[in-house]
Amino acid sequence: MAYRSTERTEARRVAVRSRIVAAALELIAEGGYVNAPVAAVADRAGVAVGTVYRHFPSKSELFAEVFREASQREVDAMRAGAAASAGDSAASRIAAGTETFARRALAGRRLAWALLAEPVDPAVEAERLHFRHSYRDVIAEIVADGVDSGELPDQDPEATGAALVGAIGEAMLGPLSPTYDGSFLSERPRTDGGDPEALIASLITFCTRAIGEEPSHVDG
Amino acid sequence: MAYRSTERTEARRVAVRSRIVAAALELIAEGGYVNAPVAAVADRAGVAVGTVYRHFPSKSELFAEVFREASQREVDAMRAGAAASAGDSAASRIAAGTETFARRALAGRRLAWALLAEPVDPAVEAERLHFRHSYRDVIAEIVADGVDSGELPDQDPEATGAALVGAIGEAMLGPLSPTYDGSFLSERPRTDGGDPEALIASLITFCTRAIGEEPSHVDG
DNA sequence: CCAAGGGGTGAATCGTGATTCACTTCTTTG
DNA sequence: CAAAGAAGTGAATCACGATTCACCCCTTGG
Repeated sequence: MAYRSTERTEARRVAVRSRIVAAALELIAEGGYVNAPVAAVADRAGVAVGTVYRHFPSKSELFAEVFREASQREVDAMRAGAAASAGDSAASRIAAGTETFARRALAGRRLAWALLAEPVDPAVEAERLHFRHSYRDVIAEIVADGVDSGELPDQDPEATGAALVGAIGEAMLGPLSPTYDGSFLSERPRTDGGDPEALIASLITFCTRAIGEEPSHVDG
Repeated sequence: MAYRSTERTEARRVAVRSRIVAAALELIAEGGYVNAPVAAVADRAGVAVGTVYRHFPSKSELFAEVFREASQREVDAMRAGAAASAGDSAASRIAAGTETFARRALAGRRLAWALLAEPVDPAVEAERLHFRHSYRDVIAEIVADGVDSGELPDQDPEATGAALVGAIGEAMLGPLSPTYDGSFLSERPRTDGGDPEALIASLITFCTRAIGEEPSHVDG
């Protein structure tokens, strides 16, 4: 024998791989899936197209991984947000999680939209579905606690969780959607929704009521 | 001059046009967007590919029209469902609309999924967004009534409407999604959700609570 | 230094459908 | 019937990206 991969080469390999993933994520965050053909990803990562294929069997696999990482980050953040209010009522934990989610989404709209709603190919869609379930579960767990402790009325926590995920996503869709009007993804300020604070407040009110708690503060 | 289009030819023209639209709708209802390349549509409609382009400037335009028609039908149905309980409380009107929507969706899953969530091209996505707004407005109107009459607590009807649209869509997504696992769109029975009646009941409970009304009956 | 294995490259190839268009067929009107 | 103006046809073309692969350049261990 004359060659065997060593620690150093392995490190380089890993580094290149993550450069590729990072490049893909950047491009998605900038302009969504359409903005990220393999050639562009390779370019951004500073490698040749072929190199991408040396690290990933297909574009789908690459993007599945990108989605997985990015979504996991969001789920973790939401869980952490909710956990920050650990001792509190289920309602405030849900509110905290929702708020975390919403703020992060608004801070990185393009990416949030890509993760939540942009049309993607089936393999990637599967990842998306998976993470929607994760969100649902984060919520369902809190709701289940609340029901057990008698704080919340009896209900199916999973159904409630799924519905809330949808509600939050849809409520954000307006503000998030890059004015999906068939034209390119423009950056122009939204004319609708308007105030993100009002939106978040409405959303929290909605979520609170939806789980069967009367919100303390009410928006108009 | 020697030729001018007459009533009869015009009628034929219209007939062909709607055959094409109908064919596209059928194909979508059977297997979604991917199942409907222009060639297949033409074939199903019994015309040549070129003919499709004589009636529509592009595939996008054709499918936008298809989506428009199909979605309008659904919105109308939902509105009608809600209107059936016209004199009743806002809560029961919302419940009626939700139930109508859900039952129709479950009856034509593929189509519902295509209309609600399947990845489509931008021009068609724009139509989808448009109709999501319509749904939202149907709900928002009822909520606004309820708020005005004092039946419902103060809230932003549009925000509530949007959130409910998302909630309903997401709750249905599991049952509707053709097991979007990267494989083809299989017909195999769903393993999750299970009982559609339970799902509908949960959904109605959720919607009722979300608008700030205590549901009369509760599911577990 | 050499041979053995990778890793990297990117132009060429492929696949998939949308779209075109030169030509044929049908209608209408003089 | 002839001319004029659609409407219909479908094979050929195009566009666009993903994917391949023959070839070059490192690194490793003897």
